Amino acid sequence: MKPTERRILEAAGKLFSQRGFHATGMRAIARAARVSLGTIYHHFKSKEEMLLALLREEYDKRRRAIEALKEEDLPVPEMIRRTAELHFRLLLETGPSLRPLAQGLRGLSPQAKRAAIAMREEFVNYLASLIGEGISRGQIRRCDPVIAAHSFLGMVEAVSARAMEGDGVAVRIQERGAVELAEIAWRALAPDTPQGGQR
Amino acid sequence: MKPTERRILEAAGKLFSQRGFHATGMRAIARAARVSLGTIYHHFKSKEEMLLALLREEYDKRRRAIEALKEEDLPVPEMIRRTAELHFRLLLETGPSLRPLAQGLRGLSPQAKRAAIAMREEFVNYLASLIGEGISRGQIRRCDPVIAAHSFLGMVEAVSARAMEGDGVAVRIQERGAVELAEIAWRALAPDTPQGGQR
DNA sequence: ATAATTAAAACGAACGTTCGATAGACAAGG
DNA sequence: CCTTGTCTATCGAACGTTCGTTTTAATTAT
Repeated sequence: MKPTERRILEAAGKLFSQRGFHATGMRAIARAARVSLGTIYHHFKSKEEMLLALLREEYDKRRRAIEALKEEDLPVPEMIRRTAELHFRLLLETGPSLRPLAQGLRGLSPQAKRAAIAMREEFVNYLASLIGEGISRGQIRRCDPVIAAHSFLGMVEAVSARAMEGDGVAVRIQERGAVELAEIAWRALAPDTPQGGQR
Repeated sequence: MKPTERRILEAAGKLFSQRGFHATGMRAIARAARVSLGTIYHHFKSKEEMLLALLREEYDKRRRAIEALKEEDLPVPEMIRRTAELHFRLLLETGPSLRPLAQGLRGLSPQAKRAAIAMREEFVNYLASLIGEGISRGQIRRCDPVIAAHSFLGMVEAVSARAMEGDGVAVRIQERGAVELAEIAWRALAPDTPQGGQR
């Protein structure tokens, strides 16, 4: 990807996550990327295409990281913990986070919305299969894997969203968030008979 | 509140939650409420004021319900369970749910944004104080109450959001969501020494 | 040459909002 | 009973702005 495209995409991602997709204008993106309006349209077909490119990047980042995690062949509960930390840290690091991006879904063109939802679903289903796997191995308690996966993502994203406000509470959450979330996720999914036991 | 205002507010709430705040135009609201543009502005100062009125209504609804729950003087873990179910069911019932509304925050005027965030914070802090109370009574494990509260809301809202899609998965989540969420919340917050024990 | 970038103008559409006109309700004064 | 005035509700045209996008011509880099 060319440096100009990178700069444009980064500026767009930052603005989308700060102000929301619909509240961000192409002129603001151009200004932030220090590029003209024409240049943006030289590289991207539309504003929606930029959003989808950003979503794709973020999901790919997580998919790669989780698959690397899978290589380590950890027990499933530990995978859950690490995935919580991973998702949380990525949300904090990358300005253009998934959460504000996904918020802009409503009001998109039907096909763009479908594409964005499909990406999200793919991610959720991957987590759900991970959880289902853990259940059949007895490493996770019996529960609805899809609901558990949505709960998992929802809580991580809500906490990270709060951590991105500018106040003092946000700072504490940035420090404590990952470990607290991992703890919550672990306890919520741990089997009744503690074979992997506490911690 | 006059019937016309009710109709306008209901239409606005439904559209905001379906398409998002920024993607919903005043003309669409007028059309859905079967009134003219002028009538809307006769009753409401601005589009933002409508959003804030809706948010206030929804938060009030929850505050009243939770305070009624508090009257019963249940053990805190049971309160957590019930609150999860309550929030989840309210999100499903009311078209104009808090989640899509809160999504529209970005891009609002500074004062409107401040007001909306303050409402959300008040709700979160109430839950956090509930959790803190439970900790000091030994009914909830030691954890960060604010992070736990955000996690709690985030997961309920994420699951309910998925439950509002139109497909078959959504139907199952509508049926199972409340009990699964209550289970997750309870396990995530239960103390290590099971005095209230399982269930 | 070919591609990348620029500034600027323009497009139609949609945006949130304002405004003047109209209609009905209700009461007061004749 | 009729008028007159005042109030509120409702309408729909119109305002000015901004939107995403396209286009054009000129300039710079590869």
